[in-house]
Amino acid sequence: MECNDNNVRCHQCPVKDITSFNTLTNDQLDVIADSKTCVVFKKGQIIMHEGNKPNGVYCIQKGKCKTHKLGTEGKEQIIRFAKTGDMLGYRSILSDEPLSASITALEDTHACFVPRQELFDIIDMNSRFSLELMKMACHELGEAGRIITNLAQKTVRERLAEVLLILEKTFGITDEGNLDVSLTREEIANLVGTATESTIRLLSEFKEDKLIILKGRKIKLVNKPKLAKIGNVYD
Amino acid sequence: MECNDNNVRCHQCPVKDITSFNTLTNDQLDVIADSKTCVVFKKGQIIMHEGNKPNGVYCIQKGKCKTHKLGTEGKEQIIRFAKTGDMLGYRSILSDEPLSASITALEDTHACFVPRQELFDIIDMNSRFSLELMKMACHELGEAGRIITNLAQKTVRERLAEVLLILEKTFGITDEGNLDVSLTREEIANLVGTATESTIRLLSEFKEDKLIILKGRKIKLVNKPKLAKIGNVYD
DNA sequence: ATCGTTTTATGACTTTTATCATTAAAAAAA
DNA sequence: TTTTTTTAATGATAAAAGTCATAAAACGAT
Repeated sequence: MECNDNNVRCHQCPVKDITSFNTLTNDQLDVIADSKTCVVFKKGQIIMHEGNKPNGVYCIQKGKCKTHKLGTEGKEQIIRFAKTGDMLGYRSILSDEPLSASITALEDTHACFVPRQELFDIIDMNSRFSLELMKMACHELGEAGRIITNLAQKTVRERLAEVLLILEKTFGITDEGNLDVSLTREEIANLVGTATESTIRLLSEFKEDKLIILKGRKIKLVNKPKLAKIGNVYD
Repeated sequence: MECNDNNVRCHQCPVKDITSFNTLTNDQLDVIADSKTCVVFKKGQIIMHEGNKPNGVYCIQKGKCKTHKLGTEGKEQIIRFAKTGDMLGYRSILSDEPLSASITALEDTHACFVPRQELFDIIDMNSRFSLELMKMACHELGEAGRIITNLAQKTVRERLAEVLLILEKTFGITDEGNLDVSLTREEIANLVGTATESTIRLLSEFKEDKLIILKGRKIKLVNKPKLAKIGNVYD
């Protein structure tokens, strides 16, 4: 869905400074500003679809998304999250491969679409920008290695405890102290890599043990050191 | 261990064409050739150590390596493999983070060390090279997503079947038709993400079902369509 | 080739996790 | 708000996978 934020030029964009675009010259920013399209995705809307070839990337102005992949029997696996300042679809664009996963808005999300060509034009001109993109991809690659090791070696209980801490780290907390992201139990299960019922049971246990407070989808972490211990998280 | 292959200039290197270095000009190749050091790692030798900050990357001339990460209780998780033409340690160099995993030679491996600075110098000069690096990282990121989904959703049996097919795809087969890589059952288990005993049991089952032939560490896949079916591999 | 060490194989048993079924509660839509 | 739909909770049971123990085989160094 188009939106009328297009009059905001990129060099005025409050998000610019926390993205790779902060390495661009004014001229380069103008190239992006002239070619970008600002759009809004409603909560639940699919932004990019696994298997498709995107024509560019989205830069998130405000919002939260999940990147998820279909596994066997059509079950969804959540691979990672994206939030304000993150770039969507760059993996597919830069590797010249179809999208390896879909991206869905977890809440209403404002984003700027930057076409493929302009992105490559900047890469060609600005090695600092290229380096930032590499840094981003390589950082995520390291994260992926950690996730792989955890999935292979940790129990469901350990992984759930860790996921709760990661959610707080990624999205922060609301005024009331709850995780600032609303996920169903099924989504949490699809992130942890387990059955929904197992997630529900373990969350109830954590609640029983006074590690967390549950109010519907609102989750508050009240004993993070203990959660870290359960999840074997040392960092 | 140093070796005397240093007189081979990079532009004559037979491996060059299958690496990202194939985008370099002659001048740029000379920069690398002048700064590189050729080394040999013995089978079992650790090439890079998780947590360290490498001073450059290795380009594999000939050999096979595993990239592995320590999990909880000190158990090793094999994240990926590297072979002739692959670059080692680039993730850490490009993200400016410590090594997220160790790299160990699976057989005697010849490699050229390329210092960090020269690598960045080339990135600064040659956007095609930068793009190749991004492509490499982003491709691996897609692979990682697939691995994550498999670990989260497939059974050990499915994953083992898939791993056998991946090993053949990655390393090919010998004259006798065996997988051209020698791994212990424990290493296979550390790749699949399961206990060694489970791997041994399932391999015995696959052998019983005439899907594979086992002779010590030699493994021959004799019914790949069936293995693909068991592993839910469609590609 | 031989010896010592590591790896492989297999059985018995336990623990973890998934699945199925049902009810209660919470969200979303009318 | 009320209704409808979706999500969450929980018990019972089954299946998958891990652990421990022991014996046989393979591997590597001398």
